[in-house]
Amino acid sequence: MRKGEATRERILEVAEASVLAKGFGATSIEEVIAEAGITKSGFFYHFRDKNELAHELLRRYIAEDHRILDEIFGRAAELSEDPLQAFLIGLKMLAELMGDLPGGHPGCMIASVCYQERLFDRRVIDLNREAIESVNARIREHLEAIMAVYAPREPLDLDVMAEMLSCIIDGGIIMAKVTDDPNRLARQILAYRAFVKMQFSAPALAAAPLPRAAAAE
Amino acid sequence: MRKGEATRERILEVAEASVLAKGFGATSIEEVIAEAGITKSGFFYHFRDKNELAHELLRRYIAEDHRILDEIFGRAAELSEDPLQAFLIGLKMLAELMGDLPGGHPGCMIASVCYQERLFDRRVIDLNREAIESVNARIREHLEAIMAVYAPREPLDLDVMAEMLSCIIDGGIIMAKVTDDPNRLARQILAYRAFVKMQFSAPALAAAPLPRAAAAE
DNA sequence: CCAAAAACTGTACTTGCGGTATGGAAATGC
DNA sequence: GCATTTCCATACCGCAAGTACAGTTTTTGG
Repeated sequence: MRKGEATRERILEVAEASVLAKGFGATSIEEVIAEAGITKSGFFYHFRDKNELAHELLRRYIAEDHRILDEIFGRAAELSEDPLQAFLIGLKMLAELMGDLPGGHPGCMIASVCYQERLFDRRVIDLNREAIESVNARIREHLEAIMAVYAPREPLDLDVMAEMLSCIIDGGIIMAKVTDDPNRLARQILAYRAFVKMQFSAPALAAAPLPRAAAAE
Repeated sequence: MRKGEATRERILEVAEASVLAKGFGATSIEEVIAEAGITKSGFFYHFRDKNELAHELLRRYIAEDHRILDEIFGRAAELSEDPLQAFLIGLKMLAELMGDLPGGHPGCMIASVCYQERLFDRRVIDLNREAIESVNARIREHLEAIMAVYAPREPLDLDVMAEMLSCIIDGGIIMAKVTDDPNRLARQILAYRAFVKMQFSAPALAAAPLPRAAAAE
């Protein structure tokens, strides 16, 4: 029960690296078990088939993703009570985290699944959609909090602005991987940060920050 | 010579669809030839091995990509002599094009290759890097032309800003595919457009457009 | 301490893929 | 019209992936 959990985790770790580097279809069980130090039957004890491996791989990745976002924006919220400042601080920490990953970001499992959708059953692709929507919703909450305090320079669709961060991250990961330059991901996140900052920096014509939140304090 | 070119094209078309839907590793030659209506020897006449197929697939995709960019921004340049307006027009046309694709964008081959890099030889991954850099360079040229006329609201790294479009497109494709909503890609491009527009719209404090280009006319 | 369940291993089998060898038909140049 | 190039068919091989199943060791609750 205890040891089983450990080997299961090892399998998932090895499989994740392989999937992100070669794709799910080209990830052979043979290779995974060799690297994990077990036999083929050991693998099939933990996972009914390859599809279940995919599902668990994705579940695991999403959970870790949410954990990281929680931690970063949680800490950012501690550092500033202003929602805009907190969000900007969070983005900066996120950029640093992504840029400092040894060897660069290994890849986004959501993107990997997306580019091999025909390999998976509906459960997996549904999970993938839910995952990306929940991340978007989470970012949207931050933007809503900002909007409650700051007026945007231009009319702003919060959904689009929230999705944009996901797009920047997924696109930035690709950019960083292809050019073998982890810093490109980090600076793309900072570019998004600059966009947010510019949107909510008080314009000369309609300078009106802190309408109700400041009034409440 | 004539017919060979046609079947070769058919093979590439079928293979491209399969690669973008299932990944390269899971794309079997057997399946490709079945759908293309030829036999295995027919395939191996046109391509030495699977790796050569990958290379041609990527080459083809990149060429088409550049053709589309040329056409769009070429037409945009005809519609306005102002580099900023032309770029904004081009982005709008690009967004429309992407949103109107029947069934949505099938996927970016560059991203697909990126997420299966260990499957390909150096020629393919080098080609991939060159492709993304050349697109970035092309966008950068537009931004440089804009910078020759307009002053940015905030200090601006042209490389980052150029890369951002690539990231938005690749990320937007993923977003659109996962959520099965082609419009999301289009509106992300429009969001990037809004960012560019905001960056170069004359701020109240330092309103100084058209330094030399306007003076020349 | 000891049953029982959990956590594996060994082996054998089926299937299908990537790739090859060889031969033949069809188009093309001259 | 004929040789040459282009193009594709049949048949086959080696190999590994995925699966099934029976057996064995390890862990653990009571």
